[in-house]
Formats: sequence, structure tokens, C-alpha cells
Amino acid sequence: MNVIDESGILAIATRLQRLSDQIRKDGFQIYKAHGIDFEPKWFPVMYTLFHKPVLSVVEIANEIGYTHPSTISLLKELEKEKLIRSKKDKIDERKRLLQLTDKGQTLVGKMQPVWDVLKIATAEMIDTENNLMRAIEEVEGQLKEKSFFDRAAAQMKRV
Amino acid sequence: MNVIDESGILAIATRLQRLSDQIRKDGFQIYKAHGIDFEPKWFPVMYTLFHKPVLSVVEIANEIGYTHPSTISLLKELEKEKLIRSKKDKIDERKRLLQLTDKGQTLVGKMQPVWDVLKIATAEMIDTENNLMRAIEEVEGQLKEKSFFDRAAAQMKRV
DNA sequence: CAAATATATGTAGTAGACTACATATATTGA
DNA sequence: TCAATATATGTAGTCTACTACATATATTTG
Repeated sequence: MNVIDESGILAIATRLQRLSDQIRKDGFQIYKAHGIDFEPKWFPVMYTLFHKPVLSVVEIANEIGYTHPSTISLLKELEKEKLIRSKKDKIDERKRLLQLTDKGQTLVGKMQPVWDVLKIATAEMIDTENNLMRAIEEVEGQLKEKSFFDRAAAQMKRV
Repeated sequence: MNVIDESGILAIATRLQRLSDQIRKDGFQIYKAHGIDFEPKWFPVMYTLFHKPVLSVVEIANEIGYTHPSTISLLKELEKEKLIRSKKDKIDERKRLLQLTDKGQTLVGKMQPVWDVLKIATAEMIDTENNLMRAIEEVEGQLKEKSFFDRAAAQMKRV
């Protein structure tokens, strides 16, 4: 075991990111193995527009939990791939409304069996004594109650 | 609840990254609140060199689980901050040996109480029904046995 | 109803990791 | 022993998110 793994929770941010990268990389390869040209980072937008067909930029950003600039750059890529298209909102001229194209719809159809496979494979992978997905949700809940910073500050006073 | 959180494990990579960023950001603020000018990304290198005083570039990379180019750029920053220094290995001329400077040693000393606070705050935060740190370790173990890609491939054949 | 404020979108540059490639030195094996 | 291979380090450019700032339209309020 290396020093970092021993340091345990001090390097937890690093560990989370490493795991995320690993999963994403394999995710890309799994799509590829199914003959689908799809980048995992596109999933949140495509999945969201599949379930809520017409949304503005900020609405999508909120749904996927990204900032709007990050969202805009994803949208640009997806428009370039002709998987989504946009039109001005006639009521509110500030808004740009996004939706899947026919090509986008078709791709989602093709991806759905892959998503089923991914779901099962992931479930199997994280089904251990401490379930990773539930752990994430629980920690997110904890952070909502009291931020990490506040927890450290409270601890500081005690020491 | 938004669509992505509902999509559950399909967006697990995104969720992991989001959580990592959040923790890292607060981590930086916590050092700052202690009057310490230290970036969380430097932790793995500093912690490693504190426990193993003289290491080469690749040895550090292996300890912290990063690639060597990533490690090199961290080392550059730390040398610029004069927290570490390097010298040629006299036996193996290819190697560059790194170690903490006096300033680096002193900083680690100052950080140790902060690390204690961070440890306790983190432990408190992740001490839920499903412990996040243990979940990470368990999933890393699962991936060592069989990659995510191989799991999906096996699942594919079954469907 | 016009000024102030809020919201929606967009651009530019940054951060922290990566891969791919290049070079220098060390080791190995025919 | 020297050619082939392996290892150590370094550079350049990429990727996927971010923050900070800018602009355009809508809404609110004095």
C-alpha cells in the first residue's frame, strides 16, 4: 500500500476524482464497443432532454448540476454533432430553447440497451458492504446540512 | 430532485467528480482560515515526502497514484514555492531526487494540526450508513478483480 | 414610466488531471 | 561489447470542468 492510500480520508478528494476518471474512461470504451460514437460527458444533457424535451440553457444547467458556461460548451458540441438543436423562446427573448433532433432521438434509442447494460454492470460493481452510490447521496445530504468548511471550523474551536 | 440525480448510477462518474470538487474547494478555504497558504492538490506530494524523505519523480508518481507528467508539474510548483528541492542521483544519472526544504518541513509542522482537524471533520462527514471511504476502497477492489469494461462486456453477452 | 435590479446567455481564461511524443541514461542479451 | 530494450524525465497539447467578466432582455420598484 502506498503512502496516499494510508493517509486515508485526507486524500479523499483525490481518490474520488481518480475513481471518476477510471469509470468515465471505461464508459467511453463501452459505448465504442457497442458501435456507438458517444462521449460519457454528453450523457447528462442527452438524458435530460430525453426526459424533458424542451429546456433553456440554464434549466439544463440546473438539471445536470453544472454551471451554465460548462453547459454551453456541451451544447455547442452536441449541436455540432446535430444531436440537438435550438430556437429562440418567443415569449422570453433572452432564452434559447434546446431539444433533441431526430438524429438525437434515434441515438438515444440505440443507447438505451447500453444504458441498461451500464446500469447492471455498475450496480454489480458498487454492490459491496458500503454502497458507493448511497454513500455519495448520504454525504451530499450531510453537506447540505453543514458544509465541510463549517464542520472543520467547529472542530477547530474544539481543539 | 433533478433528472440526473434520478438517473442514478448512470451518472456516477459525474457525481463523484462533483463531490470531489466540493471537498477540495472547502479544503483550500480551511487551510486559508488557518493562515496557511497551501493548495490541496499539493497534499499528496508533501505528505509523501514527509513520510519518505528522498524519492525520485517516478517513485513519487507511484506513491500518489498520478502519472509522471502530472507529478512533474506539481513538483515544479512546489520547487517554485521553495517547499521542496532536488538533486541528481549520483548512482543513476537519469534520476532526480526530491526532498522537502527546511521551509517545507516547517510548513508540514504548521499543517499537522490542520490535518488533524480535517481528518476529524471528514470522518464525521462520511460517517453515515454507507461509509464513503470504505465504499471507495471496496469499489477499487472490485475494479482490480474485474474492470468496469469487462463487467459491461460480460453483461452484454447475457442480454 | 424610467431607473435599478435580476435573469439568461455568452466569452475568455484558469485548473488539475490526462495522453502522446521526445530524449537521455541504464540494463540486458546475442 | 554493442545493439536492442527498458527506464527516468521532460515537453506539448488535450480534456472537462471551473470562475470572472460582459451583454442583452425582463421584471420590479420608487
